[in-house]
Order: sequence, then C-alpha cells, then structure tokens
Amino acid sequence: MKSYDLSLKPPYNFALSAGFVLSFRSGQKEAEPVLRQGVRVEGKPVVIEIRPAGGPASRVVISSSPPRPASKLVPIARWVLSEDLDLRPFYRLAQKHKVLGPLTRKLWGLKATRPASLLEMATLVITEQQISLAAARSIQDRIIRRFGNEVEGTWVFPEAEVLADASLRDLRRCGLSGRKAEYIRDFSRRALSGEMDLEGLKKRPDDEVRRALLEIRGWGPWSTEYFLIRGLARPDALPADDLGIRTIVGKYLGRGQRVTSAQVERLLEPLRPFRGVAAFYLLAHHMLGREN
DNA sequence: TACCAGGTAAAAA
DNA sequence: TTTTTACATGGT
Repeated sequence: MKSYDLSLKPPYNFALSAGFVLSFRSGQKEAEPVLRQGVRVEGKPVVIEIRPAGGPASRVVISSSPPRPASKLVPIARWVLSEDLDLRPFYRLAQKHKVLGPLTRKLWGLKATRPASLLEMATLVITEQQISLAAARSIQDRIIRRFGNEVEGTWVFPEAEVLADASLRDLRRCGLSGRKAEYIRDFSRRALSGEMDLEGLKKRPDDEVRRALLEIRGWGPWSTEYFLIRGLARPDALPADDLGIRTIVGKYLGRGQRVTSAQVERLLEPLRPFRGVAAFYLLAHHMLGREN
C-alpha cells in the first residue's frame, strides 16, 4: 500500500495521543498504536490509517484505503491530529503552575484527535447532551451504521445531504430523543444549504463561532464550548458546567470533591488562554492513570 | 428497580 | 421572570 511520511510540528507525540484516543475505543489493543479514521475525500468514503514512523515522536506514516494521493491525505491528517494547536505557549504557562507543571511534563506532546468532519462533531455534541458517554457512543454508532458507509470494517460518517433528508423516525430509531433528532436534522440542513458554513468556522474567532452556534436550536453554552474545544481545538474554550470537568477540576485543583462551574472558572483562571487544554490534560492524566 | 449520566427547550409557576 | 419538567440509553 502506498504510504506517505509526515512530520508534524513539535511538540507532538503521536503514539501517546493515539494511545489515549484508542483507550476509549472498544476492541483490539495493538502493540503499535494505529489510528484508523473514516473520512471523505471529494465525497467518497475512505479509511485513513496513521501510525508512528519511528524516530521522532512527531513523525507519522499515513496511508489510505482505497489509496489517495498525499495531497488529499496530508491536510486531513494534519486536521485530525490537531496540528494547528500550538502547545508551546501552553507549556510555558503551565511550568509556573503547581499541578499542571509536572503533569504536562509527563504528558508532553499529547493532543486530542478530532473527527475530520465538523458535521460528525456537531452530531456527537448533540448526542452527548445529558446522557452518559457510553449511552451516547452507542447511539452515535447506530447513526453511523444506519446512514454512513463502511470501508474495510471502518465506518465513515454520512454527508450532510443524507442526514438532511433523513426521517425523524429513522433518526429516533438510533436511540435519539425526538428533540435531538430534530436538532441533528436541522443542523444538517443548515450545513447543506450553506446557512451554517462549517468550513468557514475554522477561520473565525471564538466569539463569532459562539454567536453562530448559539442562535441555532439545540445549541446551548455547553454544546458550543464543547464544540470549540473538541471540534476546533480552541485552547481557551471551556464548558465549565460540564460534569466531567467539574469533577476533574475538583479532584486536581480543588479539595477532591466535584466543584461548581463558578469554581471551575476560578481554578482554571491562571491557565488562561489555555483553560480548555488544561482541563483536557487533567482529564487525560486521570484516564491514563486509571488504566493501570 | 431506581437513579444518574460531559443539557436544552418548553411548559408551568 | 424564574423554576420545573420531559427526554433517550447504558451502567451501577
């Protein structure tokens, strides 16, 4: 299979980052972390494979099935691996912090991966509202199997058109509430018509993205912040009312108990403008610790 | 079995 | 205006 070398801008540790995301996915644990991601290249479903290149931690090898030219795969890989997030200023700031300092040295080069499709991210955000991550994962899985395409065992998220045309009945059958089915279909319709310019969001400042999302039905503060940090890797975006974040911030920066969203804001204030990344590092440290 | 889980809109007070 | 309530599935 044709494969291409790619050097990501350091600091970046692919094996650590891929290992982290793979620890959430059920199934086989391989000796070498291989990230398989369903993506679309000019609308066609493709599975892209990213693995360590050996040598520097920031170097990877990418390939795809069916094969696609490097000019198509490389930008997708850069996006999925969040290359645009520069960790250096975060690390400089964290060094002065009692908790984040040692923790960042331990997790040096860690970044979250993100879906290639912002529509997939938006759907995931809506699905995850209120219910547990396990429940949401199972619903998202049904959505992708019902409406997406399979490539060699990996499922590729559907295009906006498919979800825009879906019946509420079929969406609900995936386990979504009636409301969420409407939110997802409405959002897909906006994406399809261009009323919501998803690609355009990538270049717009945080506050403009917030305004654009908050005016859409189904998008409250939590969903908007979550989309910013997870979907766009905006380093300061912080869903302070998120249960997971309130728990983890209380554990690492408070007295151990879950704290209020106001306390989350206060405790992470020294990490501005990297509060979202800081919260991610706390969460990652907690999750990786639990595995052992 | 009941209750909570990485919320939100809409109804009721 | 502020406060309740309905909603979906999975884990404990």
